[in-house]
Amino acid sequence: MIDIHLHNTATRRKERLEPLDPGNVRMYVCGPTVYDRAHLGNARPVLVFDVLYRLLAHVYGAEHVTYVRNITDVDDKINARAAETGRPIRQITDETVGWYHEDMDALGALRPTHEPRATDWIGAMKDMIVTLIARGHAYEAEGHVLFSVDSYRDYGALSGRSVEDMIAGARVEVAPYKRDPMDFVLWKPSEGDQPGWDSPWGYGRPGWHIECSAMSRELLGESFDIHGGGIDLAFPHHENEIAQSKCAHPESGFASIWMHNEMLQVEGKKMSKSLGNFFTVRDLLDQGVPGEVIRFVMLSTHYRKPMDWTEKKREEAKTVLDRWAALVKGVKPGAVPGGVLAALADDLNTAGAIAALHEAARTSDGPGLRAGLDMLGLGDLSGFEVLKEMVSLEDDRRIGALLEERQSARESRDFARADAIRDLLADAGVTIKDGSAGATWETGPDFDPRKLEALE
RNA sequence: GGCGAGUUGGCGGAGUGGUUACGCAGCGGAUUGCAAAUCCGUGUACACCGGUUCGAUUCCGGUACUCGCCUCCA
Repeated sequence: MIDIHLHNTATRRKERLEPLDPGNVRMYVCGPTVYDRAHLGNARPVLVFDVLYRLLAHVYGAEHVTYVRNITDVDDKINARAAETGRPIRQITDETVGWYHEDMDALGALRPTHEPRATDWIGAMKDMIVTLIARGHAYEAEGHVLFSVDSYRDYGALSGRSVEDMIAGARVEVAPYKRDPMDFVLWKPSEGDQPGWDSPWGYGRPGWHIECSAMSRELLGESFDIHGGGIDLAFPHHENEIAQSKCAHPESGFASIWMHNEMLQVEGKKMSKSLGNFFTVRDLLDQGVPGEVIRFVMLSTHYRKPMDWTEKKREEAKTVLDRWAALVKGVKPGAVPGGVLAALADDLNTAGAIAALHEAARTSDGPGLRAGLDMLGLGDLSGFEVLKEMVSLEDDRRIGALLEERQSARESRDFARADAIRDLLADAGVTIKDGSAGATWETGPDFDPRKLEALE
């Protein structure tokens, strides 16, 4: 069995993964808050941990890995969306969960073993809060329950910050009911249209951090192997999770290894609405960018480095995958190339794994390339043919007729006519490839059936 | 201000104490009526300044610059 080494944010070094129970390797990753379409940045942790999930399944056996990714369906952003649109919260969250699955499926991400929705686990959260109060780590104030940061000595260990630094850097106003500025909410009161549940502290709803502590315990136990998420979550979210879980279960280790992916940028800048470079996964897919291309670009950068999404990378990925698709067409997967596994086992070096795939392609190792692609979740690249399959029979006939006309023009050496037809097809988004067995064609993202129709 | 990441050839990007990464683009060639596609060939780079060393892009220290988190936004 190969050793997997992963970088642990908590210790800032690579550590050998030693599962608490090799018969059940357990991983928890923070999932989406469901109020809108997932943007490209949201896709990065999904893809990074999907590759890790595949690697764990490969090494330990699929039935020996449990992967939990939560869905946050109680949150003020959701409430705000409901207020804006006048739609019921449940309708919004259900719809968004559907979109999320649709988009992440398109990127080739496997569904986790469990995808708990926060609202299904309110009871577990309340139980944990009761425990924290009983142990003296939380207190009630004006309908709120707050975690007392002062009661947990190691607070700040994950992100390497001292509580003093945090207070100095904080620019938020402190709610008057907090005993200490750093204390965070475990439970807060609800009113009006806000979602709420009865509790020992009145009608209210849970804070964000407690949900991950409660659901990870319910589905994975008090101690498990890997906890993942974006680096932006390290503080305060994960710091708070650690405080809650370790204080509620003082004997537990909680997560052994903490993994964080770096952020995503677009053309060298942070993706933001104000810069006009904000877009969703769905936007890209609708533009005809295959999910495999998005995935390939994402995985070509190591997860602990900032990832820069650029048009150029997108085009380059398409070029490479087009070639690989031809190499693995109809090929059954063989053994995963050693270079691919070695790279992935070394802190999920996906860029190194891709380098090993290039090696397989260069040596025309189709089965190895195919298996390596599977390992990275890129499959057989058959998605690249979807565009062609979408061409109607009618359009197929039109293209075929034009190709025949061009062929006869070529045979009679009327090259002006032949080239004119090629140009017309190119304009409609159809590329001709001449081969020894005659001409073939393929469509690109700019395929436009209306232009084709106009040619008749 | 606090914390952290990074800086490799035109671009992307792996890796290493001393030997060609690789990919894309480009260039040359084959092929083609011309293209496209394909195939062959072609690339000595590792921010700066010190230190360790027989020797550093690769280890150590510092400098500069870039980026991110700390704040509703992943």
